[in-house]
Amino acid sequence: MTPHTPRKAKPPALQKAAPLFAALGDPTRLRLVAALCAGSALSIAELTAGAAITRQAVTKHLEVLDDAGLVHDLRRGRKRLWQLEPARIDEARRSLEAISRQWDQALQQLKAFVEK
Amino acid sequence: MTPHTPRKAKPPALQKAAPLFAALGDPTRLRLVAALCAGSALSIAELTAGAAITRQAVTKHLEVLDDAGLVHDLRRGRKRLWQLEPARIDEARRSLEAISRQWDQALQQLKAFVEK
DNA sequence: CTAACATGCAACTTTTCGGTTGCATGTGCC
DNA sequence: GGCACATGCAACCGAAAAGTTGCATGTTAG
Repeated sequence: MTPHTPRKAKPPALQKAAPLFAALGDPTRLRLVAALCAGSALSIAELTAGAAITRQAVTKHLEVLDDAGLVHDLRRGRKRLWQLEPARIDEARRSLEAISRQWDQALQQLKAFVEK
Repeated sequence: MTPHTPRKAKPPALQKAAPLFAALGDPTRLRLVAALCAGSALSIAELTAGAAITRQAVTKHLEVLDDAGLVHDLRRGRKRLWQLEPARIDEARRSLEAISRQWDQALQQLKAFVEK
């Protein structure tokens, strides 16, 4: 048995972060994010330039990022411009911070127990 | 070597973070990480308890996390115990911080330009 | 010794993913 | 109008991921 299982509320907000991390977990998409975090909104063609893949592939990646809420698009004439949604990046970062905090806290308690 | 890369340098360490995010980008694996960040090392059987998937599936996920450097195992008798590698979590978090910083900086510059 | 437990190993199935090709559509400009 | 540009849409493909089943192996406790 688990004699002292603190069956507290697990942070279920973490689960919500999975799609976020999944969206960031691809080198191409990470490159796109990096390009967009320079500030200016970029067209699909611009984002494709220099990449080793097709424009359509880039479009798909952008839509994945969009579904994760990490970017959003705005139509402008015949162009479709994309830009970052930095709040979402922060959200992912905070999830990792939560994990770190919980870990540190667990260590502290363990240490306190040992020293007793 | 990197002889004082002046400009044009892509965000260097960012690409390295992709496998990290990919490993975190799965609800099952995120659940495992959450369970492990409570501090104590857990066996495969313990980590499987309550999950809707097989022990073998859990093993595979743990190995994915291991490959990403997020966890490590230690054999102890007939058990194989897993625990978190918090430094790696921090690494991912710092990557997101770098993005945020770069974005904020871009905004600052844009603002300065407008106000000129 | 042996039975129960914890895990390893391998083959196999089913989706999902990353990417492509080919063609259609909308827009800007001369 | 007409052409070049920017993108959309859809079918298709191969590889990898996620998960399963079945069985073998090492370990611990009676």
